[in-house]
Amino acid sequence: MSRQIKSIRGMHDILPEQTGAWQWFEAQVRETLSSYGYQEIRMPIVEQTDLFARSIGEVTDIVEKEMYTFEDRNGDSLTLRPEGTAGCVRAGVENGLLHNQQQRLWYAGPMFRHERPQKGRYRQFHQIGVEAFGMEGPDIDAELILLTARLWRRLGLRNVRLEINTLGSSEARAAYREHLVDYFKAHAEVLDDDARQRLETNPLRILDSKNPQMRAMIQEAPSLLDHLDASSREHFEQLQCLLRAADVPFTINPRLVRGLDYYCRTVFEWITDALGAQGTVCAGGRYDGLVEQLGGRHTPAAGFAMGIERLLSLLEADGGLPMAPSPHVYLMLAGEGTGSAGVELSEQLRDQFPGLRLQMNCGGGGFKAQMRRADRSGAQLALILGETELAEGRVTVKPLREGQTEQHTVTQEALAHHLAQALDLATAETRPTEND
RNA sequence: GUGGCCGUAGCUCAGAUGGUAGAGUCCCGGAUUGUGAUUCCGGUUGUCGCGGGUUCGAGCCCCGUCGGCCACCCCA
Repeated sequence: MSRQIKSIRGMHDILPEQTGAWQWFEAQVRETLSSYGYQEIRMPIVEQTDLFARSIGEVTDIVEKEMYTFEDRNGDSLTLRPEGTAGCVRAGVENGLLHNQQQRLWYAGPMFRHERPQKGRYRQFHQIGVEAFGMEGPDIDAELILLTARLWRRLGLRNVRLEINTLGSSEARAAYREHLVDYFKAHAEVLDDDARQRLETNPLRILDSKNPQMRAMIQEAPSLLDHLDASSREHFEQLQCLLRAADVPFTINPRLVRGLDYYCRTVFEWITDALGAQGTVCAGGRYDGLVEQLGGRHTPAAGFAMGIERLLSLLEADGGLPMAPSPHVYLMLAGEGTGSAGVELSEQLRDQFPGLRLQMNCGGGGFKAQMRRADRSGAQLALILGETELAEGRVTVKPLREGQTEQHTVTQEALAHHLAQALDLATAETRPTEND
């Protein structure tokens, strides 16, 4: 064995023992979103670098130092998407989905950021993004939040709390930003290196500093709430009413500032304390200016993204994750001629019961070994097809789990009844056609 | 990008002060020539992350590097 090739740092395989939980999770999300009328959209994983630079913001950490950017063979600068909103807006504009229309969209898939990996933070990670276009009132903000709250309930997720804030209109936010920069510059002697840096990049972030030396100065800083425009203020108040009416508890965190430039007005985060430093499990907000900024006509919009790895590890910490389903039956083959007879029987049973999970022994092995495989497979029943059974046209059904009846040998015709009864299987499977 | 801890069998881990690698589990076979998870017996599994240095001798000490974890930063 020469030098082992290993996966790229921060990019991990999702193994069979975990994929059951992923599929279950994704199914809950899909059904919840569908119940609110959201439709899936699938975008490419690679986009022109410019798309992200123009939407996320030139001076954000993501664009400055975290993107996987490379040159295509024809010299174009391409980037592995670090988030989904920009691509979703691009796709919507490009395909005319946003032209004077309302759209409720969602997508799922990998995102890429070149950061130092740690728990809950990976270089390839997976998000589910939800975006709503063409609705400017707080009702859609509330819908997005209620949708997530419902999803948490459905997942059995505890341990998350909601924080909301408003950034005001883009104009109000820009004006406030100037105020703030002026204020900080007047207190430059108190600023630490980090803050000096952020003065240029994201001054609002300074408000969130953990440095105790700066606490007093920050307390005295002008507040965003005092610089809100009237309509943003009202928007925010209505959102709070809607959340209260729906019984979704929240706290207002005036220092909650999302890192991406395109946010305005409503921002929110679902946070947990159970995951260490990576406590944000779902976050989003309104981005009324982005569509226009990317070449569409002015379209109000709001959305959020949730991190699948973080949510799954939170669920795991809070009671465990579901596993992939085991086979219903394991078919053992013992003796001359049972190989081909077994294939025939398996296929016939799968025809009869489309939902049946039947694992047939392959690769030989002694009786004992097959018995052990049947047990390890997690199957409820072992079907034994040996020479004696074959000669009589019968099959032995051996229950493998506690609380089941004795084993017995039945004719192959009677087998279907036994399986249907023991496993509660449906015999028909319909293909969804109409709205059913 | 910065700092701290850690890398030994597929997995979980043991290997005082340097003396040429071990357990459990898993897998395979047998005890029980057609009855699993228990028991007993036997067997396979390693460039001790990688590269260099010190030493008669390095899993152990030193340097570098890669990777993991944790925190900072940032974010999902």
